[in-house]
Amino acid sequence: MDVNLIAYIKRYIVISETEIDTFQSYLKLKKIRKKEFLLKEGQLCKSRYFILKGCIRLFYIDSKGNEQIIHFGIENWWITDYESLINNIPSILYIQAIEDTELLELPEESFDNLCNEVPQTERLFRKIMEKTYIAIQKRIEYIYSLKGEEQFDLFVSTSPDFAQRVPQYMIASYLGMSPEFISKVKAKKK
Amino acid sequence: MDVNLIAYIKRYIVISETEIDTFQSYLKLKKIRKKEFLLKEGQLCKSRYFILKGCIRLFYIDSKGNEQIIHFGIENWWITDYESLINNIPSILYIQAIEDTELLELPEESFDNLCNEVPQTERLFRKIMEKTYIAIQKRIEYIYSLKGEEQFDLFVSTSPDFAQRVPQYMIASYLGMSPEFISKVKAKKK
DNA sequence: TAAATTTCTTAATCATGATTAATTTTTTTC
DNA sequence: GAAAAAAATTAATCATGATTAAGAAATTTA
Repeated sequence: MDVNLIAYIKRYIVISETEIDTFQSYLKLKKIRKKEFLLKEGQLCKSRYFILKGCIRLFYIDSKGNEQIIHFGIENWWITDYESLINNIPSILYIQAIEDTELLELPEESFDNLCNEVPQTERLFRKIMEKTYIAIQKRIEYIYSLKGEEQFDLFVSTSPDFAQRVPQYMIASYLGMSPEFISKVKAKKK
Repeated sequence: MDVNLIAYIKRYIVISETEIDTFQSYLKLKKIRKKEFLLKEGQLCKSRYFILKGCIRLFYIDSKGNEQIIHFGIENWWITDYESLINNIPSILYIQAIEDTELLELPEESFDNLCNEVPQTERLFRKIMEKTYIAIQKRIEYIYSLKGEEQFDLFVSTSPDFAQRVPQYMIASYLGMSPEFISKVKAKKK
């Protein structure tokens, strides 16, 4: 298994070498090229994905036909559509590679087996979810407390490397702003 | 243990009567009156709470001194400040009763013991978190896709009973709007 | 039930940031 | 390296909803 994922797992739970092997046995390496999709609207999402390398966006098409980005995924993030995965309903989301991307795919059936064979898996994903929840709640705080310009500044100062990697219009979409507004904000700084 | 909680748990996991007793042994009934606090800014959050009866709000004070409501909690919801609880840092949040409220308190130390004694607890909370995550992600979708009036209409039509129970200015705060705007929207409907 | 407090409403003004449309710059593809 | 496509910029206009301020209504408390 990838060293990234092993290190990642060990930050959350205690796990033996044998159990790591079991974990590994359920993972499938998957490579997708820039602009390819992991999931499209209407499909059933059946896996969780761990990003080894690359960059992903998760978005939906809003009522005006615009792509609205919900969040990005980069190295060492799990990504999936929980609504489709958990409730077994067709997805309303698209999951697409922004760069050529390498992932480890954990199909939900495998996940269930893994949880039975390596029970700490439950704890691992419980803790990951808690951490993810903290992040998304913080995001809601920022949406309501900061004005557009401040949100953009925060994003750039928190993830300067990432702001470089992703087209500006996608950052605009993620932050719920128009690309024109981002341009205006940047122009003001000069 | 309260029948509400037993029914709730059984929706997520398989659990024996003995295990339910163990679960129960870690819970403390707690009653707080309207306007009392479960948590204040600066304190360490050390428990998870299951709401048996009543209504709770979780909010922070923003840079302008306004109370910004992050979310509400009602019957059959778990409520806590994950950031403080998980990272062991002082909270920036307030958790306050909107009505006289009955809760079951699960201190984090008890939670850890419970997870070891009844391992399905991990699964229970993993699943609760996944469900909660789906809800909060949907909320972000609505924030970005719907204009103020539509968000308010959706809130009222999705939880009409709840909209009755909570003062309008709190709903405004939760939706990130001014109370005056809610008044305007309501006036328009007549 | 009267007084006090809290909540809600109305209306005028103002700020933020969307929209539209045209142009420029950058990146990709052949 | 030229053509095509994608991304970013600029500026004018417009809409949404905040802010301010005052007053009315409802609820709570004494």
